[in-house]
Amino acid sequence: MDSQRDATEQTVTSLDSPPQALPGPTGAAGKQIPPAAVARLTIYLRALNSLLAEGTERVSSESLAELSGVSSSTLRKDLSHVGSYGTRGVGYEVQYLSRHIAAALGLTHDWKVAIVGAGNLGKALARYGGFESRGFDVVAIFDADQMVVGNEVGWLRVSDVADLEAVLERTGTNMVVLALPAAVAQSICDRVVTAGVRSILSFAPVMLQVPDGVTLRKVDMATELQILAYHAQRAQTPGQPE
Amino acid sequence: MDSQRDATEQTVTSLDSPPQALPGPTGAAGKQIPPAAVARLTIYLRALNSLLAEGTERVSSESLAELSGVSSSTLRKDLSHVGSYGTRGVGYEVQYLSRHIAAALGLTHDWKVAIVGAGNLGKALARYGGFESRGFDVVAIFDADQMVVGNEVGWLRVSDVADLEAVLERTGTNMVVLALPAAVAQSICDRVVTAGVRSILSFAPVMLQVPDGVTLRKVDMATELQILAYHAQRAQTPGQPE
DNA sequence: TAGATTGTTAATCGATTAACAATC
DNA sequence: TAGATTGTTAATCGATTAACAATC
Repeated sequence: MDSQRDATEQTVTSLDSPPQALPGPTGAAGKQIPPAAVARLTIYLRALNSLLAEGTERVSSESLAELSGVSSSTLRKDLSHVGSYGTRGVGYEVQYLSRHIAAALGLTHDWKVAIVGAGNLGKALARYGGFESRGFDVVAIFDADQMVVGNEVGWLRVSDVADLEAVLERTGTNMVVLALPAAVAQSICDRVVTAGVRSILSFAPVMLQVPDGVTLRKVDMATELQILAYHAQRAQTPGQPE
Repeated sequence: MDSQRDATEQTVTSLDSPPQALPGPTGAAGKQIPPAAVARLTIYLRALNSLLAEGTERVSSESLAELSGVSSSTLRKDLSHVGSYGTRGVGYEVQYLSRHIAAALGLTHDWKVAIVGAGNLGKALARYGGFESRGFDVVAIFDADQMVVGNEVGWLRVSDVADLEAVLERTGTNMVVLALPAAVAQSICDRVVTAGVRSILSFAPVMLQVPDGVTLRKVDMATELQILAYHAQRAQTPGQPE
């Protein structure tokens, strides 16, 4: 139907690279899922959950693919990495498939998320409803500004970033979202890593360095707009002569 | 050094798909740049700009690659899509290269951005400093809530989304950022497209449909966290038996 | 000339698509 | 049995990497 592309995010992770040995003993269980497929599985999961919400019990690869904006070929291939949970000639049971995808993605236990930076973006993220409903608990929010420390944000009070390590420890945080200026991002990132957090999502517009074993993802608004600009410009100038 | 991956964002664009004819007459000018390369070019551009800020005049592919977190091979290959702006045996002149990348990305003229949704996220985006400095002017922000319409956000006043078409027209908006709930995203998106905007960045957690010729990019916080969860879980369970 | 570094080619690797045999 | 749809295989396509000839 229309071309669907993955692009954009940088993930620095040493977890993909070494196949980690272990010659996958049973079925699709211990297997590596290709990064592109992981990203799409989250989309299928969302589509399945809205089907579930409206009471749909079964779905074919064809319709789930359409809801997700991919080809049915891609969808079936992606699902094959998770396992074999459909019925030929029939389709997939929505709830059953949803559960297995969630399990494959590691969404069965709850994740505790701390946000560093209580500026506009940090506050927006802390209050964002989409997290709790998907098994992500925001358990802390930090800022360096003493005028902001102690303020209420959603259900939380802003902690002093000076107490970062202690609060991460006490709350059992296992994921951190960095919503802070480029200038301080690397040093805070280092402290977060040293404190034992191995999953970091950064909104800071800089390349951060993390050691092996730490997964870092990056979201950058300016980058997104620049990519849009490239496409818009191409559309306007279909082929300018030098 | 470490594995660098592109993943994550969905771009629905029909602009990639048809090579658009025009057998590229001169050099690399009218050529298609592969999506993965476009995303990285924005990173190089940022690195070049910080080099420029600290007064560095020349840089080799090796060091620029390191700053950007890619291999020098990838970097040179990416630059080759833009043109040939280095000197063998010497390297690249920072300012010169920066300008050419900016031109290739279509960042030479200013883009006018409107934000739809003046909730936490919309406000955070409107006040985000990274835009102006990169040639993106935020010219309008909208909301449907009459309690919010007329409020001040940064330099702007919140417009009524009822006046969407008129304001987009008057401000000359050519990019829209959707920062609104899933439920209303598609209908607002349709209005934006009908108003003639062809570049849309959506933060709404739904698959949006856009016609051919419109470029849509999507950023999704919950998806990002789910991808982190997948990696974290893998790290914990190096190969669980069934 | 000797050393350095680009731009490009060819080889590898991974992701997408099409097609179809298996099977409900 | 006939129709439908999965799961998988093989073919295509695109992206990354390594290597090196061109050249400053």
